[in-house]
Amino acid sequence: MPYPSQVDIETLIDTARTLIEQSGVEQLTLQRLADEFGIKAPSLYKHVKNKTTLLQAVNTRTGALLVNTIQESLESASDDPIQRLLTMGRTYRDFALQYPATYSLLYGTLNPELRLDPQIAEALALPLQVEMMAIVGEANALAALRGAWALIHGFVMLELSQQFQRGGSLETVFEQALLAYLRGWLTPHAP
Amino acid sequence: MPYPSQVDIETLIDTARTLIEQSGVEQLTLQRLADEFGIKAPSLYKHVKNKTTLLQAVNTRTGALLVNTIQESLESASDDPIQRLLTMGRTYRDFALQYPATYSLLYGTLNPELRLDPQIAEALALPLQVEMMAIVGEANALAALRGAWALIHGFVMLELSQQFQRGGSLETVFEQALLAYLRGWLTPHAP
DNA sequence: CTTTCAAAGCTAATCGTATTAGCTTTTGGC
DNA sequence: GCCAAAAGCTAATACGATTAGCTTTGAAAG
Repeated sequence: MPYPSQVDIETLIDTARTLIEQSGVEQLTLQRLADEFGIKAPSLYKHVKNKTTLLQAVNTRTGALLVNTIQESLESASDDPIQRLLTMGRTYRDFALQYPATYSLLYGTLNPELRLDPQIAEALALPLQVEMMAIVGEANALAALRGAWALIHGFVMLELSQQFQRGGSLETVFEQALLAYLRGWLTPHAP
Repeated sequence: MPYPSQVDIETLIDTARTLIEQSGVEQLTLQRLADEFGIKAPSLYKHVKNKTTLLQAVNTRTGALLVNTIQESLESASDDPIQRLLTMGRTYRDFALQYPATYSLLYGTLNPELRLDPQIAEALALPLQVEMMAIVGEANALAALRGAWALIHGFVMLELSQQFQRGGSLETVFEQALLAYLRGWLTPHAP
């Protein structure tokens, strides 16, 4: 191997994530990123194709982290599907609140280039789907899953963009809403 | 009045919205916008402070449009609060699907500068709140409202960013989910 | 030990975009 | 006809992404 690399690709992505969380995506410039490694901006091109693929990688990393975090949270959770779903919801929300900038980068843009890797999306949906199946049955699982994801994601996005102006414990509201949603699927309804 | 203006501020904002819908926000450049009016980019600064305030104005316009659209849809709606809520949800979703780029600009960024004018947010929440009050009562109205908004907004954002990979009628799923959510609030539950 | 060569850096340059400064043109009201 | 201010324009600056082409380093081959 020639010339000892100052840059490890994993570290590069993590550093990018950190910078994004510190000052927002708009503030992430290749110059600033390069500074963190004591190199010049153009040298970064030896490690990534361009800024877009870097952000893609950041999204993949964030998604993988989220999947792991949720899986871990389930290990210590009860057996009750509803409790497990609540746990996932709480963990999801906590994650988004902990990494607001990278979380919203995950879904905030319509740019197809930044779209979350379908495989990660799949892995994200899976545990949710398992419990949904147990709660509402196979026929409704996909629909119920999508709605739950929408509720959770939407809540978190509105919370992050400070759209819940009128105060109150958002944590409580979040659980109330999620529980109401699940209750709704358990209540008799037309097919 | 001096020098016949080529630019009317309302038209400017609408043109910006159109360009954003046509090619995405990233593609909206002051140069391209100026071209639409047959003037040079720097001349735009006679009409707007900078690009950020322009985008702010775009958001305000989009928000106002959304509020109007929802209000109009309610005029021909039934008296049943649940039906009215469903109508609002459908209208909201249709609006977002019709103006995907500007809709996601509304909430897609964490940038406080682009945050939706609280007054518009208020006007948006009001009709939803009225029906919620009728459905779940005053004590729960705020929580139920927030959850409904989260569900609707989240669904639309996931749909726009193509996260619902597995097909099926999203329109149906959307209504199922919203109905389930409302049903949940109507079902007995702990305070 | 020397040579070789590819990876990883660097500098210089290009291009696109936002924004500012300062000049010019137009025209309603005098 | 004159003039002030609005609306345009050109030129210039700054910054960020990206490319081209040169240089350095160090492991491995001889």
